[in-house]
This record gives sequence, C-alpha cells and structure tokens, in this order.
Amino acid sequence: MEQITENSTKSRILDEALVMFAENGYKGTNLRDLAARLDLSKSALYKHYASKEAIWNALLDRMEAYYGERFGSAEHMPEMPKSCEELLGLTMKMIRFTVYDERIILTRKLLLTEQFHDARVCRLATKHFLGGTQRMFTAIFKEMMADGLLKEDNPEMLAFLFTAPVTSLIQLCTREPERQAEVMAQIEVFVKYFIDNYKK
Amino acid sequence: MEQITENSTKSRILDEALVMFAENGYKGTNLRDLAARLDLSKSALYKHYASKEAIWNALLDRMEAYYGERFGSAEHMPEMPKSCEELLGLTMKMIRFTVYDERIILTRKLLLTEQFHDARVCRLATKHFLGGTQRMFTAIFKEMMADGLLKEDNPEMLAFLFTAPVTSLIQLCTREPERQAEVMAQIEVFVKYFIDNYKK
DNA sequence: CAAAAAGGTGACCATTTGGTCACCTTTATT
DNA sequence: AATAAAGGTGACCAAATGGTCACCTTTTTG
Repeated sequence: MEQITENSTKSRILDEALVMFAENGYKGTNLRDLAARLDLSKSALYKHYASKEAIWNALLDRMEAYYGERFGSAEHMPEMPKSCEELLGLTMKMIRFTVYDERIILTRKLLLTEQFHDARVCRLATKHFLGGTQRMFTAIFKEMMADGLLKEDNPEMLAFLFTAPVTSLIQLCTREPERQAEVMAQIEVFVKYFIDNYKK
Repeated sequence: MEQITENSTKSRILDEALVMFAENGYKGTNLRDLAARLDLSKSALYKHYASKEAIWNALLDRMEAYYGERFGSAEHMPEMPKSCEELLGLTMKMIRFTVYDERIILTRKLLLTEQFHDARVCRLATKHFLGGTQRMFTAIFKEMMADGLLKEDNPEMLAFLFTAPVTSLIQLCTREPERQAEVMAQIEVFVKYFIDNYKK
C-alpha cells in the first residue's frame, strides 16, 4: 500500500507546500510555482495529489499527526525538572527550539494566516498557541508543587500565566524575525521573573 | 480638496473592503464581489481608487490614523482608576468593547492574516497585540503603585504579565467566536486573579 | 446656462490559475 | 520478454480576476 516515506516525491511536495502556504497563504500559492520549485511539471503534481485542496489536506493531516504524537499522548512528556534551575533550563531549551526551528516557524505562520479560513487550522491553532503547551506545563507545575519546589497555587492558572506571555513573544519573534535576539532576551527575563516569583 | 467624509462612497468602499480583506485575505478578495456588495459596478470602484492595492493602502492609512489617535497620544488615556475595584471594572469594560465591536474584530482578523505579507500590517499588529495596550497599562499601574493601590513592582513587567494573557484569550475569542461566552468568563477569572494577586 | 468635473456602466482585454489529456519513459510485476 | 503500473511532460482549456475604455448621467461651478 501507498506509504508516504521521507524524501518521497509525495512528501517533498508537502515540504515545499508548507513553505509556500506559510509564506503566501492558501490562495496566494499557485501550483505552477510549487511544481517549479520541485523541478517538476505542474501536471506531475497531479500524479500524486488530485488537486490543490488535496495537497492542503494532506499537509494538515501531517501536521495533525505531528501534534498528536507530540502533545496528545502522555508519553511525550519531557522529564520532570527536579529544581527551579532545571525548570529554567528545560523551558528555555524548548522555547529556543520552537523559535529557531524552520519547520515550526512555517507551521506557526500557516496557522496564523489561515486560522479563519479552515476549520482544522482553527482547531490546530488553538492547540498550538494555547492548549498544548498549557496542558504540558500544568502537569509540570502540579508535580513541582507536590515536590515542594513551587508555591502552592492553581497549577492550571499558573501554566496559563506562564504560557500565554511566552506565546505572545514567540509570535512577535515570528512576525519580526529581525528582532529575534532582543525578544529572546525578553523571554528569558520573563521566564526568570516568573520562576523567581513562584519558587518556594 | 478631497475629504473622506463618513458615508461617502470612498469610505463605504473602505468599510466593505475591511470586511472582505479580513474575511478572505488580500489575495482572496476580488473587486467584482466588493463592487457587487456596494451595489456598484466594478469600474465605478476605479473612479475612487486607482487599483486594488490603492484600496488596501487607503484602508491601512485609516487604520493607522485610528491607532494614532487612540494609542499614540497621551490625551486618549482612560481616567485613572482610584481603586482595584475600579481597575477591574475599567479593564473588563475595555476588553468587552474590544471583543464585541465588529469593526475591531475585523481589524484583528486582518492583522493576523496579513501580518506576514505587508510591512505596515506587521507594524500595526505588534502595536495592536503588544505595544499599545502594554504602554497604557504601564502608565496605569505606575500611577496606582504611586498611589499605594498596588504592590511595588516593575510596572512595565506587570503590564506585560497582564496584557499578554488577555491578548491570547481575545485572539481565542476571535478565532472561535462560538466559545465567546466561555472565554470571556475565563478572562474575568484571570483579571480578578491578577488584580487580587497584586493589590496591596 | 454652458462647461467641466465627478460618478457610474457594460463591454472588453490580458494574465493568472486550477485542472485535464494524450503521450512518453522508467520501473516493477508475472 | 511482455505487460502494466507509476512517474513525468507540454499543450491546452475554462474560469476568475485586475484593469481599461468609450460612453452616459448627475452635480458643481464660473
């Protein structure tokens, strides 16, 4: 049966489609350019996907699967930090990854620009910008409170208080990448301030 | 000289353009539909604006002017709250306005969907989602600290801690309007929690 | 009032764009 | 080796779209 292996034409199409959809939006992307970038003729695309929409849907399928395995299951939790210093390190590492990884940057752009035009993107956007990370940090904070590392408080609220500002600044980074360094510094200041404020 | 008065055709075009650009993006908006919605022929549009881009730019001009008079000058500051209860009331009133006003909803959508395609939108987005409100609340918090209503702290950091989560939830409201009621409740919980935490 | 400016219309044009088709080449499959 | 399936190509099509033009009507203005 058909399998979308790494580096198959099918997946190369999705890779490039992600770039173009993220940069120019769904309507702003045309199949001629997409084909050209892959050194293919336009009609060759149709041997792999039935339509532009089919490419779009396949791309969302892949993104959804990625989020499923990353945020959906309990297995994919990071190791629990054993101190506030470790929490700081872990957090900054995750943020750096999210901010610098080209694929995730493109995903974020796509989610932002198409969130009002597609119901699945809408759902994914909420997961990406709010639900996913918040759930993760709720678990972390809950355990750290139980271990006496953080002050007792509502872990869910705390996770939101922590997650939302970081998300805002990451979005700023995505919007104005030339300010990346400056904003990353801001993020670190915030994270330190936050942990300092809630550590026992 | 030409003046864009309220309800002139020129401004009606911009009104409808805002709706369509916000809903379908720049590329997703076509002049035939725009004209039809205004009960005009397409060629009539060209008597008022030289091109699609000219309409777009005029719309951004108007948005920019709006932000200029609303967040740019010191005059447009709300009256300073004289108690934490007043702060709560004032804040919730502002948030409700922002969340429910159709024009602002459309503006927010436009900023989100076009932030990566246009430098001016990029600038405006940062002002809207971060800079503008943060500056305002920095001023408010600073004064309230001086008046002994809030704990001493870095007012700018506090404004950010306050502003960013609210902005996140407002974006959620914009993305999933069917959850508006639920999210507004969340916002109120957050605002109360925040004020409670920092009041003296 | 006459002239001109402003506002409006429908027909038309060129370009872009998603999609199809007949045909070719390479790679399995029996 | 014969056949079929998969992958690829260029020419072509129809629809959509930004923009132009000649022409008409209403409103301003000297």
